[in-house]
Amino acid sequence: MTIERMDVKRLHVDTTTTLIVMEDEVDRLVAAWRRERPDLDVEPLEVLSRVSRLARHLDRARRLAFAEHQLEPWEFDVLTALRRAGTPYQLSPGQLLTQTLVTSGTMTNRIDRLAKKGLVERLPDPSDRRGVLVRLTAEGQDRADQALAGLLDQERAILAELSRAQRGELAALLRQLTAPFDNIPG
Amino acid sequence: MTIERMDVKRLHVDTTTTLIVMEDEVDRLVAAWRRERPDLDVEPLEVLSRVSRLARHLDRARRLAFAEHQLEPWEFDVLTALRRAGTPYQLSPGQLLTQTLVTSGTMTNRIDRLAKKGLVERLPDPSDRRGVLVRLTAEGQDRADQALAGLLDQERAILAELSRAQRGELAALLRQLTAPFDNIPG
DNA sequence: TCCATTTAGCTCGACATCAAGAGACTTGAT
DNA sequence: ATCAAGTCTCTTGATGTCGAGCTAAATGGA
Repeated sequence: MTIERMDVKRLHVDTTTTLIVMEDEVDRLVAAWRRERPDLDVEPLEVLSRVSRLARHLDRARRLAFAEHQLEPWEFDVLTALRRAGTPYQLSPGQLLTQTLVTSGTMTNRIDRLAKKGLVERLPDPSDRRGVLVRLTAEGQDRADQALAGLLDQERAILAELSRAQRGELAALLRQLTAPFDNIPG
Repeated sequence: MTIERMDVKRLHVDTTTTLIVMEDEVDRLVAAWRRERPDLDVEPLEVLSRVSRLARHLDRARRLAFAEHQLEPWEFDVLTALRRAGTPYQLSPGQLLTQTLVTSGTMTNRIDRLAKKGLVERLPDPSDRRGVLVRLTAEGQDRADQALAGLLDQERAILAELSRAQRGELAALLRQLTAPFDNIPG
């Protein structure tokens, strides 16, 4: 089989250099739009559709990685938020809301289920009798630490496609796009 | 207010050049992990957490853009899949499944609701009496076209942070990461 | 001190999704 | 012709999320 029979894309860098790269679904998506809507400039899709699709693939991959540690992605999110908080590994439900971007009803449900599994425990907040503190148990911390290590291994494998320099470049470009969202609260 | 008081990050490119860039949430996330787990190499998060977070921001932004055309994101997905198919803008529910990556129960529900809104119609498949064809109505096509134009405007604004060359670079780097998922079916 | 306002976390009903499986029809082998 | 296996769509039941509203407690001004 020659490379001609694969899904490839030829990038004409200059008159003598042609880079042959693998096509992806977004190349096909963009090609379809250019055929159906030649009047529109669909260039933005080249970047942002790839971001969305890659995120979907990552979600699936992460779900698999976490499954090896009997954790759902949402469980990982909550446990690691507590883990990152540092000793004594406790946050209020309200702080967990803002970190995980879910609503309060959802967080109550999540804490209930994590407490039932013995990964977190609810404590009364000594300084505010309305309040509750959610604390990571020893087992919760172990599970979070193990799942994080597994996740990083998997992500390293995905990123092996790129050189160290390319990863740095990619991170910097993405930071330019995310910074406005993160700093000017949307 | 000086730049010192903002959330910034200093990248020491060489001994005489220091690039000052805006920090984002991932910088803070990575810093927290390095503090709590100095034993781990968390470099992969610099790229992949940014991808996931940016995708989340994009989802929210898209939801807003579509709302101006009274469309939900899922409605846009289905309508544009039909729109990209070209004349006569019809696909089977099965084809729609594979394009939108939802289950058949979900797709039945979506087609029901779109049909009730008059944006698509169900037709019997003339070549297979088990089958159904879903066809875009004239109004469905208009709404899809308008929503796409709105989406592209919004995405262009987000990408204005980058130069044309940077956008090309970013697209190429992302393609390298997505191609394995898209070509070696996961 | 009193009372209105704000804040914290929880409850509950509505809703979209998924997974499993049923029913209708087609395909291909004998 | 017949029948088993495969395909296509829809139905059903369980689950997780959201969002509105509730109660209890803290806050702050008159």
